[in-house]
Amino acid sequence: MSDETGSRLDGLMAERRAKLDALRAQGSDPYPAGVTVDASLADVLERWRDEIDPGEGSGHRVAVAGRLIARRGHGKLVFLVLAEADDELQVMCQLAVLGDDGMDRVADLDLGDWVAVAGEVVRSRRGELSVMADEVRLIGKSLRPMPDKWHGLRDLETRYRQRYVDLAVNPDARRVFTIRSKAITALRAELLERGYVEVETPLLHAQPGGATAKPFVTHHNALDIDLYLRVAPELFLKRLVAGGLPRVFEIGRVFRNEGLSARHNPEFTMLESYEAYADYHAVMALTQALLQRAAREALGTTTVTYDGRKLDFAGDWSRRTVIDLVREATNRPDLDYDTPPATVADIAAASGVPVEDGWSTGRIVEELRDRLVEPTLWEPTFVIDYPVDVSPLARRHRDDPRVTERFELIIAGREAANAFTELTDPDDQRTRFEAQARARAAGDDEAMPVDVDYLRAMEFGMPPMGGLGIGVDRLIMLLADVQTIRDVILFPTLRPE
RNA sequence: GGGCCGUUAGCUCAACGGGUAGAGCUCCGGACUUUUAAUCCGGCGGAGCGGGUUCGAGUCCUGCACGGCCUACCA
Repeated sequence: MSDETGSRLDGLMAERRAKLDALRAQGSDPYPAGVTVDASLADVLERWRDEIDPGEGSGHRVAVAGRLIARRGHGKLVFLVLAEADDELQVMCQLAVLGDDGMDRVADLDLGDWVAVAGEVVRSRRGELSVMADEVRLIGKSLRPMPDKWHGLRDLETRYRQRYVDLAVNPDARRVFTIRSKAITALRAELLERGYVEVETPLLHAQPGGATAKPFVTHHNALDIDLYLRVAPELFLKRLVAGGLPRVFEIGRVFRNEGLSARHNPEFTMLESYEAYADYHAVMALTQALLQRAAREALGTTTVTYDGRKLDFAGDWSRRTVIDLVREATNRPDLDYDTPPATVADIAAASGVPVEDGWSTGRIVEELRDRLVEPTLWEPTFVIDYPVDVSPLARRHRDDPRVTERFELIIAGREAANAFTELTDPDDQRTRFEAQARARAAGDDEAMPVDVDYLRAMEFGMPPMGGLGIGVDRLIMLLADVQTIRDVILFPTLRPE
């Protein structure tokens, strides 16, 4: 990390600052309040893409602006390149047009400066669409040297800390965040078209809930109470369904006070949706439609390459029960939820999966699923019917009380969505809350406390409903083919400099 | 949290068994009216921070800071 004391940097910045001071001394404002442009660079590139012969002019004058990213001087003719996101437009500056003063001002421009240009749209002899400038104006002086355009910026720490530089010089950074924007727009559009209402529920919770995770704690001064940054919007969204909104969703930030890694950022974006009368089969159909649309609209295809391997979102995704997958992975077709925990622990040991004393059969089966099954599933797969003991908010399966009507969508060996037929029975919910509360009292700071208001909402009556949660950042990782969550979050959490 | 690795010029990267640290791009000066990584000539500039060993440390030891990877918890 540069400590910014190098004499080279000081010198480079001093040169730029001297130009800034000289401009001010001449009464010219290097940071004007606004500038009139009549076209984006993309507009010009598109409008004249197939017109104007090399060496000819269009007769049309445009006013454009952008960041100066390249300069090629030829004495009495200087080529500039302006950039605006992914669009680049060449500007030609001729002594015969701009005069000595104008050429001097062009010479004083530095790479990174924001520049407004007006002039005729022309095509150079070599065929490059250009603006033959008759007016060049500095509209935002850059005082720091940009990384050179050819090598870009690779240092990861600088890319994350100084995302403004990363975005300015690395096309791939812009690509990822464009995909992100399009994918989220697609998810939202699909839900809205299906009649879902987008809502916003509290980020500040009086008690954590909706997921088993360690929360961030903060304090409200006027109320003099601790508040928790939400670990999930789930319980509030389900209150809304209880209140009579049949289809709701929220796309928003959640916060979990846990480790950082290539797949974990303390704040991340979650999509949650709830639909009255639906069960988890309906939610599977929704999930598939959402992801297929996100891929299509963000990438233009449902076939992507992830980590060098082909991944296809198209078609209907297979559905496999947890117990079947675990039976296959352990080669123990006799395994069932009635198998004694000690026996299941032996099976786990035989597969090299460590388990802890006191774990139930369901808990061990879940561990086996996580260790043995999940990493092997590459194409999108709905893994369904999770043990009830690892699913405190999911409804029991209508045909088997030992499991829940829950699914996780696994893609590329990782969880992409988690959903279930929601638990709507207040008595069952109270029992499960109490189990969580006991775990919490026993020292499990990820377990949820009893949420009496949520229970009250349930007691007023809830329709059957299907709920869905999608980790948006991880979805974007899949679509954009990046291996770390820091690459899909503009400003990932880092230790302060 | 644990283990391993990294930090050299504005950017991207080198070199060496401990002996005056190199290159490309950027930048500065000069030439050039059709370039597009323009070209040509000349030039400036550097070891994350702090200790120690040594005649001498970017190189060895050590503390700190930040980052990366693996691992643990998790989505």
